[in-house]
Amino acid sequence: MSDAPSFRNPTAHDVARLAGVSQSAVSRAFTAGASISPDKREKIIAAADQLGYRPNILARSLIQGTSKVVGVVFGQFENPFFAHALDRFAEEFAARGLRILLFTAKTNATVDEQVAELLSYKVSAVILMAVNLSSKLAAECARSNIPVVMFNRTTEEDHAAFTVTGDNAAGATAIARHFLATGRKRIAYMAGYDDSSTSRQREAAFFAALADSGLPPPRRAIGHYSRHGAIEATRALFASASDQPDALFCANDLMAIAAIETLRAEFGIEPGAQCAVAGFDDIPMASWPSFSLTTYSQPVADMVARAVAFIAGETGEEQAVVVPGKLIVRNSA
Amino acid sequence: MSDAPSFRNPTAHDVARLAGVSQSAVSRAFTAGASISPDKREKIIAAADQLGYRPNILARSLIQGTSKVVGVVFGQFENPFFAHALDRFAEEFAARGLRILLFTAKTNATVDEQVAELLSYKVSAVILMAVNLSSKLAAECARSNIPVVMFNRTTEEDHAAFTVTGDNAAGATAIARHFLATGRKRIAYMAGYDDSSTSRQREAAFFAALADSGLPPPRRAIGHYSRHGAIEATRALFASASDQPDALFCANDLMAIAAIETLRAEFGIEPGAQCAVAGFDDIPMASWPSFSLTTYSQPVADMVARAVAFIAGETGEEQAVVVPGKLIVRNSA
DNA sequence: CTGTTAGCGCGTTCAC
DNA sequence: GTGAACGCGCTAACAG
Repeated sequence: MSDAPSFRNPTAHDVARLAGVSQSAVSRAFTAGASISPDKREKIIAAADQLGYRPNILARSLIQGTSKVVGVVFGQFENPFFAHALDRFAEEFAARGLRILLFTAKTNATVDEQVAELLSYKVSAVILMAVNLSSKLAAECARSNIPVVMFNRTTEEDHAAFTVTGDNAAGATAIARHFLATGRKRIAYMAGYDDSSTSRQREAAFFAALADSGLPPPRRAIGHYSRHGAIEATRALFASASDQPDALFCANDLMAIAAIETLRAEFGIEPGAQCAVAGFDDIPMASWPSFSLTTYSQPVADMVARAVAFIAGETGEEQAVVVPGKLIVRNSA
Repeated sequence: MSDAPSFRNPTAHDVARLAGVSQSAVSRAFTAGASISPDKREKIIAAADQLGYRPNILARSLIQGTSKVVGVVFGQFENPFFAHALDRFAEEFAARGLRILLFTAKTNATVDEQVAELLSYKVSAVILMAVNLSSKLAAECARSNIPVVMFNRTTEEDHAAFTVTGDNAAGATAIARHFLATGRKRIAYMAGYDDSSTSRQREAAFFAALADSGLPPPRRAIGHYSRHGAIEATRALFASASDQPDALFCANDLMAIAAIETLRAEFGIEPGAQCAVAGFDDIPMASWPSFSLTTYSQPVADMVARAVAFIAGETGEEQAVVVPGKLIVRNSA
């Protein structure tokens, strides 16, 4: 395989020679809206087909200084919410002729490296899903005129990025009120990460709504937005048999579902009556009969559409879009 | 945003001027293993930092005729098996300095388009996850010396692609034997797609093993590898109250889990005793207490590692790798 | 509408 | 070890 006959792909020159035209004519034949006569175009296309020619997108991008590629940095593969969002992005982008260059980052530290490399690829935009970018790199992107979208995260710094999130405050408040309205007293909260704006915003609004009703601050554990972490957090919260919560709000559905299963399997608690469990996102799984999870929805399709609109420059001056969701009451709370 | 001051990114020339060296020296400073004196390299790096210079990967790839990018065409976002595999690919690639250009294809027809475009990007390999490629495009890839990997699919055509799959035949046979050993008589099969090699291979081995024991061919329905399709297929298979199956083998775990929930919610059947349900893949969800799904495992990490090894040229002449899994017996069967 | 010309930014000879 | 010169494949600006 190493010393194959070093096949050279046909270039526009080759096609031009075969079709008896100039190389730039070939270029025009492959450029939508270029001025070229139909018959000449046909002849060129025929010659190209014969040779198996395809324009080299790298060369094109080099000239134009930008590629039809969007860099996506992805954090959480475990959470179906983001898988779904990635799917939606792929579809929206495909419709606009954009491609996805995918990076994954397990830690925030690597995000900067990834984005730095994305700049080398002259991507036309960067999307950060569930990860944070340093302001230094945000500035670099701005300097190169590359729009940056933070998906499901916000940032304190102005103009560092366009952010699109669900309505964390409204959602957490709705969950709190629902708990209160159904007479819950010993309420607990399971956070994602402490450095996740999403988790912090949900927590702040949740705590505030409870405090408004004179309740003490909830018990609290950190589930790291993962199933494994959520199981451990549930164990910690319910360890004391004499003082178990009667309601649990988890910062996302993935953790809430893990909590439900742990309560059933390890504590003999059937979520709903004895202890209410609520999540956030309304991932498809939340509606599965095994979980029937009460949650606050984040409309993925809308959120993605807003992000794509921004990238496409179809948006005004707004920097932070909050897409409203709604409380979905099911059997778990 | 449209008429920003049209910022030009610094080039190697700019750095060279600032550092008082030639442009090729700059190139060498950024090329691992190039011969350049340490102090000169330092000076260049300093100048580059000051200017915020990063090599333009597009230009580099244009010269070298290949980019450190692997094209991935992705079919099924709904199935966590593939999400997990994509995650593993991302990690393995990152370790080798490879990037992922992601395409999605809902239909087989679009796969050809996607791959054709990947060729324009001069990708160094193509990975097809759960989709089929026409032999025409496979040939084009071969002509351009671009290795093609079909992940979890096989092809009849020789040398069209490197394929890596789980052990469909052994797995389906193991499930069949397990059903037989536990006294099941009225056995049903839920296929994925009829044009999926994976589904066909599992079906063939499953039917053969049952036939060996003198059982009639199972009842059969098509679940389209989706939750929705699996729910409908389950309804169809269990519609006649007088003749319900006592065992159901689904072509993947995602469908098996949907079947389990449908049996519980709509037919009052608790999988395990009255009716056995088995899947294929051993996705993480299969082990969740709500499902406790009996299944045959496909070791994602191994499969991905084999695929990556092939791309990296660390593999011999083999064209079709079958990675063995094992029967995982849980409560559902 | 068409061909000619001049680069895009960088890696890679090739002399020194 | 270093710089000059060339060219990767293509688009864009220009003249006809």
